[in-house]
Amino acid sequence: MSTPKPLNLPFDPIDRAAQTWRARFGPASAMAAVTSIMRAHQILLSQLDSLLKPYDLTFARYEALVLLTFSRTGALPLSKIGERLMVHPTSVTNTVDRLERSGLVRRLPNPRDGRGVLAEITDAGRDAVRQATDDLMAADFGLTMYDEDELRRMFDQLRTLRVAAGDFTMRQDEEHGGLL
Amino acid sequence: MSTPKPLNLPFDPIDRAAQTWRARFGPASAMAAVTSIMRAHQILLSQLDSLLKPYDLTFARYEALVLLTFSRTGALPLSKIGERLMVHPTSVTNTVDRLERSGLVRRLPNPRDGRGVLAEITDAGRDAVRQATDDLMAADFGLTMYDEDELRRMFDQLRTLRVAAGDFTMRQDEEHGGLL
DNA sequence: CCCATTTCAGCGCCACTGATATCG
DNA sequence: CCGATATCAGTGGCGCTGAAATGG
Repeated sequence: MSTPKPLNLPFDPIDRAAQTWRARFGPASAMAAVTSIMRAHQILLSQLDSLLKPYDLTFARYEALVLLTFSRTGALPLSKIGERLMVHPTSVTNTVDRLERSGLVRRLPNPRDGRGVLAEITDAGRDAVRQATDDLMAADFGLTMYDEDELRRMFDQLRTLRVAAGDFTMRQDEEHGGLL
Repeated sequence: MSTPKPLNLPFDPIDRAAQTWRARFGPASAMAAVTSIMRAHQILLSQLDSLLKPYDLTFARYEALVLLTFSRTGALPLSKIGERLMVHPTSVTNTVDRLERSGLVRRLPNPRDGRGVLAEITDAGRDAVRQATDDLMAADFGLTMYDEDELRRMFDQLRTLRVAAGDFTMRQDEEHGGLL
């Protein structure tokens, strides 16, 4: 199953709501856009999670594992993981708990900070990432219906939102897609 | 607080991940787009929920209430609510439970189907929708950084995904934004 | 009899709050 | 002593599954 349910309505429920909204409250484009993002999120998460289920991974856990493979030593402080993945400290603890239970990660004391803990990816973890990544790329992360240009535009467009939300401050050389 | 936390990183974490990804696995645009949608969802949901909190509403509950105000009689079968909002039957029950506890909705037996239940919006519910809608529109649903054209493009772009996921089948007159 | 509608119990996931132990 | 790191307990939201009651 790729999506939760192919509802197959004879009309677009968001478009219909937007039309009523417009007649009732006025401009509906923001409401339609927000609702679309919500639905897109749900569709994609559902597809990705079902692709990842065989590896006992969720998308959040997969992201954490990938981040670890990207580090030189295969280990990172939990605080760093939280910063990069933009998730709450308690959520990091929970994610690492789950990965550790699955044997994909192990906890180590941080040699450079007695308070800290490192999450280190295991061999099993590297295998899981490799296979899961193959599957995800084969499915184009659920975005097969878009070409490169459209994906880039989507990224650029949403970056405006992320900047406005204060996620980060734009540097000069990132202003038009960076290396993307 | 409009967003969970203004992290204010000196770099774009998604763009950075995409660069590493590209060097390691190849094309990263799908991964970057998916991650951006995930983050956009999180940002928007957080903003909307904090706008709605004063009314004891979440975005999901707000959507259900709005749907009821859009119906002629202010009442709809739970099954219809689930269909329009694209949510699971048990989630509808839960949403209506919560709205009923807050006095914004009441349950009625469906006169035209002994199995069915109607959710009917109360006067308090109509007040809550009115005020919450004012607040949401004043905040442009968290999308103040986009103009009308950009919002429309976003909607159109994401509709491609929703169609591909089988949410609905496109009609001729909806192919270029309908009444949006 | 099968099917639709709704509810309930239960589970997993995620976000968050508040409190705590530990260490810099 | 203050602040950072991580954990733990607990809450709420949401999305499901499986089972059941009721009625078309």
